[in-house]
Amino acid sequence: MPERILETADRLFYGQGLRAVGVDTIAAEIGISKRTLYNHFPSKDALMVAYLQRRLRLVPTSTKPPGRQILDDFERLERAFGSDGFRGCAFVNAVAELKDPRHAANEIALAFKEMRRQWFRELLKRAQVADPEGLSLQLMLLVDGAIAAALVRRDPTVARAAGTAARTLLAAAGVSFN
Amino acid sequence: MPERILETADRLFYGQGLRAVGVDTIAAEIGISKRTLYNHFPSKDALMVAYLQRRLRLVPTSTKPPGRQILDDFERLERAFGSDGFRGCAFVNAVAELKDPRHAANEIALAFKEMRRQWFRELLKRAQVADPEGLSLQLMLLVDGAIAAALVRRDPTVARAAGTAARTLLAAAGVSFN
DNA sequence: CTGGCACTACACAGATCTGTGTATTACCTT
DNA sequence: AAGGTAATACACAGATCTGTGTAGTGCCAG
Repeated sequence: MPERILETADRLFYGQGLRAVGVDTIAAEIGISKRTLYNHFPSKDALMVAYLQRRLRLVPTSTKPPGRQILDDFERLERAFGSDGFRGCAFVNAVAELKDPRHAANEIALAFKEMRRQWFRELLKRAQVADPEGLSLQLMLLVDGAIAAALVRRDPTVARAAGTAARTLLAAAGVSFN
Repeated sequence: MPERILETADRLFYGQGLRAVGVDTIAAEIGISKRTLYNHFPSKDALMVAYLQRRLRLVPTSTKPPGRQILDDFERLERAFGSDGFRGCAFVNAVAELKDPRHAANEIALAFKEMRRQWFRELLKRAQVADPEGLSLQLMLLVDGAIAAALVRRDPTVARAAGTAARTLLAAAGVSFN
């Protein structure tokens, strides 16, 4: 049952924003009483945190060469941008919406971005680039920039521009793609 | 008086989010009655739109060579990220917070991003790069990515990583920096 | 069959929010 | 001095929100 709550909370929170969705709405959407919802989560705030926490679990794995894996990742981005219901990065949106800089959402958002960056970094180390630290951050900027641009422009193809830029940066660092 | 309202609305809306700030709060902050505020703006929604509209007016001008101007721009970013009260991109945040995709905020956000991109594009044309269309978009991705990263990581120095990436992309396109 | 558990229905408190209505006061221009 | 403009104070309607309290219902294990 907590999972069903989280599924619905995810859809509504991500699709409409944290403050825009009330607990009544969530409970009604599932078809449970508000009391039941509060028996599983002590507060709306806790539900929001659990919603973000649930979005942490996912990092792709593959055996292709690093350069190829990274470019593939940008192609995955384009599909994500095109899927209906796309509304930008859930973590960035949450941080932007919650004014308190000490809110737990900040840690979770940071952890997510750090996870993704680490994935890049390991691949870059394997590709023996000179500065995996710096380059992994640069790739993250392209990813997050593409997400913001796709949200504002409502155009999934910005992912392609991000992929092209990534290719340039990787090539300049001596990475090959096959 | 409308300007004083907009100044305060800007500070509060940008600093805490659109939904997080009520018109009572804005009026109280200025020290005017809510009635006065509603005599200048017909609704909170109109005030939000005016707040975003007011943020449209600003594009830097300079006589330095294009490559240098662009790199300078990324240094300006770092200063902006470090200024207290930095809370990401007002336009992206607004789009993320307003679920309605037909809200006027979307057009304004798009116009802003398009303005900034055009500034890049003109500089790149002047630098005679092969694809100013594509490269200007790539630079925009770095800017927006840096904004998101600076917000989540609470670290202004990500602007430097963006600047480094921009330098690589520009160099690969044959742009010089002096 | 019975006890316990989870859920439901529903009302409610208390806060907050947008927007309006109204009567009054300060100020500036003529 | 008079009149109009704009601001004020303040109450209020009506909606929405989070969170709680309470009494009752269905179900499953022992």
